[in-house]
Amino acid sequence: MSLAGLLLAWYDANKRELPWRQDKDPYKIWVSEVMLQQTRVEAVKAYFERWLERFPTLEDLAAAAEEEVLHYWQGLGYYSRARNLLKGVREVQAQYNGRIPDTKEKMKTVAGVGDYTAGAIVSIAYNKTATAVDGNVLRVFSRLYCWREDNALSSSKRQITEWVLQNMEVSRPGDYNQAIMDLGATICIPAVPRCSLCPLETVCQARRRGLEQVVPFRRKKMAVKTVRVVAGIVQDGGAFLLRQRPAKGLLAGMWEFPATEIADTETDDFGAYRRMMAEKLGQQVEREGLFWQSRHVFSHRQWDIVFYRCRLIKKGDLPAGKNIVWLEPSAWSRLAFAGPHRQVAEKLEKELQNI
DNA sequence: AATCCGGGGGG
DNA sequence: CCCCCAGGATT
Repeated sequence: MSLAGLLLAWYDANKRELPWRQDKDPYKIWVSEVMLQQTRVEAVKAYFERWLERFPTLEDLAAAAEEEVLHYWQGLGYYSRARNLLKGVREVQAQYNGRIPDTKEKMKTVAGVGDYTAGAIVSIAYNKTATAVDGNVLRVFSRLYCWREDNALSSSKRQITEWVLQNMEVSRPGDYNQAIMDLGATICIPAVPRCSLCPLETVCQARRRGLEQVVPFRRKKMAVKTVRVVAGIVQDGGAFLLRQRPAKGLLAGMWEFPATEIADTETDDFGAYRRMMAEKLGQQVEREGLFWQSRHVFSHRQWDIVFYRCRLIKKGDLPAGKNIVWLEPSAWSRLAFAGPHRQVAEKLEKELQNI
């Protein structure tokens, strides 16, 4: 039997039941594919269900405000995905009258849709012969062909895409693509693959050579920079001071308690914070006590963050613009909080309810 | 080609 | 703890 035959027979018996596999609505496929970018299936499920309750159709999403869209994405990470999805959906609404294109070439021109996502959408929703090469597919095929070069290289991706296409079952392109992903997620996993359960064990060249734990070749990991951050919880009556992060960069556009990065060598962390509050935000604050501290790890950076509860000595005028506001907890629900600030906001809300 | 962009859970 | 995940945009 052909590679695709073995694969699809396995898939038919073992495919995962997932919320976005209930039908082939291209809008739902699109949403799921964007959520799944660099994000595990288990983490996506609940977000996907909530999303579809609020934005059941492409038209509903296209009409939504970005702020609300971000709120429904809060906690999933890579927030540009949400912004680009909204942008892309609006493009399709405007340029294609709300009908999602059925060719990979057209889909790739839409915001937030790259080679992988375009291929996944048209193969799954429209049964078009198109490759969708993600991390799973790279791993599975680099093992099948015992490819000994770094999969991060564009040359590796080009070669593997060619193999994926050569072996494609053209009668079921969507299932073929998803079958490889399911195999990669459950059997052909990164460190120690479960080869004895694999339908492709007999045709896998890495397995034949005993190299299934060596392939794919792993690239060196990047250094993670540690940054100290001080944040303050400043209250005036029932309102707390909140600030929106810049529109570009880390956690773009997300809300947080006013915070500042401080040097490793700084011994008086609150002193640095007090100065920042006075100079940049025009507020005089004093430390009341430690509220919370935590370590937040990003892919390329690490925050060691301390939240101090502050007393407002003298309330000043806030800098012009809408990026910093006094806001009561009842109005927080529509905001998207940045990383660890979300946990602190939830703790504060809980604390206030108990009083 | 290299870097940036989050968060979470598997192993 | 380490790894890396149904990647895309930007430079």
